[in-house]
This record gives sequence, structure tokens and C-alpha cells, in this order.
Amino acid sequence: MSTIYEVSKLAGVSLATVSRVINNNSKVSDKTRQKVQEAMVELGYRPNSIAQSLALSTSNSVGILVSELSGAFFGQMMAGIEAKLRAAGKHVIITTGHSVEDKEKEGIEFLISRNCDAIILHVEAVTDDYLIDLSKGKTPIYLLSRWVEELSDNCISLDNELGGYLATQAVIEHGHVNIAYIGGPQFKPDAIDRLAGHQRALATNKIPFNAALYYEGDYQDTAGREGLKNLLTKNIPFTALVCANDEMASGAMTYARELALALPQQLSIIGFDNVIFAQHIYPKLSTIDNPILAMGHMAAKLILRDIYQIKCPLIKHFFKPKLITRDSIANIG
Amino acid sequence: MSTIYEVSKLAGVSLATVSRVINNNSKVSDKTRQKVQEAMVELGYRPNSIAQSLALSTSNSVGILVSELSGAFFGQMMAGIEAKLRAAGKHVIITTGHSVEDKEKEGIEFLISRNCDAIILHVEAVTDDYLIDLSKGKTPIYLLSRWVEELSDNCISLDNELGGYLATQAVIEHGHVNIAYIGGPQFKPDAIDRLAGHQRALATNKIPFNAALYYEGDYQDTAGREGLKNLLTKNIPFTALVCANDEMASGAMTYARELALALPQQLSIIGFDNVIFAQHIYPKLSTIDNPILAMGHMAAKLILRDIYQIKCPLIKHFFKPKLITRDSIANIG
DNA sequence: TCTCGCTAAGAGAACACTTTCTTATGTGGA
DNA sequence: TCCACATAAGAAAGTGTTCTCTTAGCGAGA
Repeated sequence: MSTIYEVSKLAGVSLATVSRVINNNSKVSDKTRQKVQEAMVELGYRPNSIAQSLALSTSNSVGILVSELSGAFFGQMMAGIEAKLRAAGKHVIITTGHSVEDKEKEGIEFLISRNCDAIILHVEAVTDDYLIDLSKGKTPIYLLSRWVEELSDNCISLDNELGGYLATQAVIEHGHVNIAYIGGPQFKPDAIDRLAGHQRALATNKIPFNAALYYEGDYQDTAGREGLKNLLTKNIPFTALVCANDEMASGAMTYARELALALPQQLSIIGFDNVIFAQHIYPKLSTIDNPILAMGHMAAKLILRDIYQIKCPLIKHFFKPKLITRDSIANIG
Repeated sequence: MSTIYEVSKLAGVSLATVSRVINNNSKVSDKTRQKVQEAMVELGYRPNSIAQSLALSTSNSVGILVSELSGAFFGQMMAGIEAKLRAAGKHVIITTGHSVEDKEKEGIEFLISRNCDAIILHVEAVTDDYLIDLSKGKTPIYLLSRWVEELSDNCISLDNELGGYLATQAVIEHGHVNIAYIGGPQFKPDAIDRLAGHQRALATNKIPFNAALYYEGDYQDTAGREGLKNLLTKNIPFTALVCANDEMASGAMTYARELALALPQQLSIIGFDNVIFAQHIYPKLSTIDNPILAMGHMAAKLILRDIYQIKCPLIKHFFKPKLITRDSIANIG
């Protein structure tokens, strides 16, 4: 790869002048500009953005840390962020944390050490204190789908508790009282909140929470299957199953059908997230809409505003989920 | 952020010594090492990998360019690559091309200019010649899910033609002769190959290809719905529908059910890719397994071997798809 | 014709590291 | 006791940019 030095030599000008042509942030005579541009073309010159980053200590790129690269939820999230940022000419550097503390920290350090202008974090294992500490550093951090009071200006998050409440409430309104719940891993903040919402809905309706009708899954489809299997072994009858995400709801539904249960007549199921395929499973899955794409957009807008001084109207930090009614809940009683 | 200079001052040693401690590639006495390490801890020092990159012109990271960040297929692909690379201590920088030429080129340039040690490309809009040209540059490139003969050592790809053939053949073996096809965008190599495979299967079985039973979709679920709607308006009877991916198959299936068609009795459907949710739609979708996760692993192994000299046995460049039989194809006649 | 003032272009430091070359220190053998 | 040698540590150059000073050159006004 040719360097700015070679260009300057070929064009017969100084380094500074070549730099001025590249960034055209300062007057350069047309004649000189032309000479330089011709030299750049001839050498196939491309600025080395590593060197630019070092000199500017800025990189025109923002880091994203997600738990996983696969899964409908993370796909939407990354796509949401990237679309807005790319439209503004910014690049995105993505890495993963796999929901384990060391890897999350390592990922964060990687992004910071790459001179990202800001980083967007979807972290689950790291503590609030760590994040607060981190926010005092040079690189601004933004939290997606996690709420830390002290960092609230930099948080974009969903009211997961409300979502959990709405899901269970929807099922109750169809007459169900015997309700099982397959939750997410209880070290993840959203999983905790969704469960809390479920319990609030039960309490509001004077239905006792029965720990035997609770199963903790890992948000994978296989956990839906395992969860339903496990719950059924207990021989406590239930007519509705609330799942903390759509993947687990799908897994449970598939397993229920293998058992020849009539759906939704014999078992009503509701999910959470409203990922695209929720409308393609049968019966079409009722669920809670998680506007993760919009939240991704919003995180990007926040950064565009704060970091790059591009004005973005309508900033919103806290999103409300809403119920999506489809065909997977039956009336009872 | 503190620098190596501040560490050296605090520890009372030279820059070189600090660097030696960081990289421990040279003898440093235990006493000095300890002093330096204490200074690093006290200052919360983290090496700036941008500066390291510049000095070393290497970055311990590999770039990935995908068409989209969302979608089950890309999720699996990214996850496959990342898992293997991360296990070897390498980082991944992901960006997107959105299947449009300019954006693909821009993404590639971004990755190259970030000093990636190698880049993995899933590109669809850029020409073979461009790629061949690119491969002559300093940064090694690897192509995933695309075959360019001149670059075959750096390609990992699936026999899409065979996959298309297997899908249609599966349907024919169930007695179908009136077969519709919803393809992918015909500028994408895999979409072209899958269609070619479909046509070969028809030809092998002496079934003429009827252009009226072909619809070109965009690989999204909505295209499945639109495609089926469009095909039905033509009033040419068909009993089976082959889709070039699972998303479109799901969309078509959902629409078919809305029309109250009995599935699979009145319409057999087969997809392609075997994404996770294919087993959760109803009837469970028969499809063609696309081992994209394994292919991602393989791309990573190839790079580990070529670039980082980590020996990886069992390199394989060309993958064969296979038929996954589930419940979405009915016997006929 | 001389000088003032403006603009285009150059010189060189800075960015945070790595690494080669060089020097200082200490050890062991004669 | 002296010298050779090994080894730890330092000095300084190099990596490819940007950017702040500084200077050269030119036109206009007196």
C-alpha cells in the first residue's frame, strides 16, 4: 500500500498539502490539487485509517457489543444501529460478549482500544458499578436494553416489567388462571424484569405464584421444549404458558404439537419480542412487541447527536412494549 | 487514557522496557517487570491497539463483510466465524455491504484500511474481476458462499446448484409434476445456482420449465407471500412450491394457510437453508441443509492456518447440501 | 519602487506504540 | 585483579497520518 509520503514525492509537494487535498479542509490551488489527485490515482493510494485514527484520536466508527451474533433479536438490534449510522457516514465495529463477564470486558476493551468514538453495549454479565466506572473514561458508552439510573442519559431501554405484565394479563383476560411461565436466565436484567411483570399481573389478579409452574430457560428454542417437558412432569394442570421470548415459545409450541395437544384450545401460549418468524408459526404467536429495531435506531441517533453533533429530533430513552394479539391464546371457562 | 510514556515515567524505566513487559517477548528482570506492572495498574493503563497496529502493521483482527446483519442465515455465518477466531484470541470487525456494489466496495475499503490481517467477504454485487484484483493487494481476502475459480484456495462455498436440484427432486419423488418456484434475486450467485438446480431436476425428469410458475423474490418472508399470491393469479394449477430459502417458504406457507389451503395436502412446500425456525413452523418445513455455521468455522480455520500459522487439520472448500425431510411435502397421485 | 497584507505551501512536531542498535552492568574464568 | 562476555535496559528511529506554525510569493496601494 502506498503512503502519503509517496504521493507527496510523486506530486512534488509536501505531506501537509497531500493531507489537505485528502481532507479538503483548507485552501489548495486547483493546479496543486490536480497534481496531487493524479498522483493518488496513479499510485492507487488509500488513506490508512489506522494512522488517521492515531493522529486524530477519533475514528468515525462506533463500537457495538452484542451478546450473540445470531438470533433474530440481535440481528434486528445490529441492523437498527447500523442503518442509521451508515446513513451518516459512520462505520460500525461489532464484537461479542457471550453474556460472560470476562468476555464482555474483553470485548469492551477491544472496542475502546480501537479508538471507537463511542460504544453501544448490550451487556448482561457485567455489574452496574463497572459500567459507571467505565463511563468515566474517555470513550462515551451507551447502554441498549439495560437501565442504569446513574447513566440514564445514555440508556435506551424497554420496560420489560410492563411487557411481562402485559403478556400474563393478556392470558388472564382470556380466563386463564393456571398459568405456567418459562423465564429467561435470571442473571439477565431483562429476564428478571419480565418475570417480575408476570408476578405483578398474577398478584393484581389475586392468583398465587406457584414456583412449580416456573422454569428457567436460556432463551433458546430448545429451552422451550425442555421447559414444557419439565413443567408437564409435575402434574399440576395449567392451561396457559407464558414464555419470556419467542424462541422459547416456539420450542414449547413445537413440543406441544408433538404431544398432540390441540393449540391453542388445550394450551394457550404467548411469547415476547415479536421477532419476524412469530407470525409464521402456527397458530400465529401472540406476543409482546419489542421495538428493538427502533431502539437501535434511537441509540444511533443519540450518538449522532452527542458525539457527531448532528441534530436528531425526538430522542426517547424508554420504550413501552405493547401486546400483539394473534391466534395462540384461546378463551377458557 | 494513559500512555506507555506515563507508565515509563512512573515506573522509572524506558519506553522500550514497558513495551517489553506488555508483549513479554524479551527478557526483563523480575524487579523491573514488577515495577512496570504496578505502574500499569496504578494508571489503569491499556495498550492502544491503534498505535500497536500502526507500528506493527498487523492488528490481530479479521474483517467480515456480510450483506445484512439481520436474518438467520447471516447470524449463523457470523457466529460460526467469530467462535473459532475468538477461541484463538483474534477479534472480528464486522461491517455490511447490503448487496449493493458501492456499499460493498466501501465496506471492503473500510476493513482494509483498518489493517485487518485478513477479510472474509460475503459479497454479491461486486464482480469477479474486482475480487481478483483485490486479492492482489496486501490484505488477503476469503470468499464465503461464493466461488471464483481463480481464487479457489480462498473460497468456501456451497454447492447451491445441487441444493436446488435436491429440493426439486424431493418434491418430484413425491409425485409432483406441477411445480412452482419462488427464487432469490437473480443478481445473487446463489440464487442463480439454486434456480439452475431446480431446472436441472425438472429436465432430468422430463418436466418442462414453465416460466409462468416462476417468481423472483428477494429472500424476505414477504416475498414468499407475494410470490404465492402472484403465482395463484395465473390460474395454472400446481401442487408443489419450491422456495429458494426458508424465509420465503414461511411467508408462502403463512399465506397459504390464510387462504385455508390444507398443508401439505393441497400444497407441498420445500425451503432452503434449514434455519432454526424451519422446524417450528407448521407443518415442519422440509428443506435443504445449508451448513453455513460449519462453513463459517471453516473460513476461520483457513485464516488461522494461512495467516496466523495455527495448524488446522481438515480444511474443506466445497460443501454439499443435503435434504432435510420433515412434514411439508405430501405424496400425490 | 517599496512595503503591507493575504494566501498557498512547507517544516516539523505529535499521536502511542515497536524494535533495532547501543550501552551499562554484573558475572565468571584465568 | 583484569578482561571477556552475557544480559538487562536505554536511545532513537520508524509506522502513516494531521495540524500548527512558519515562510515564500504575489498583488495592491502609497
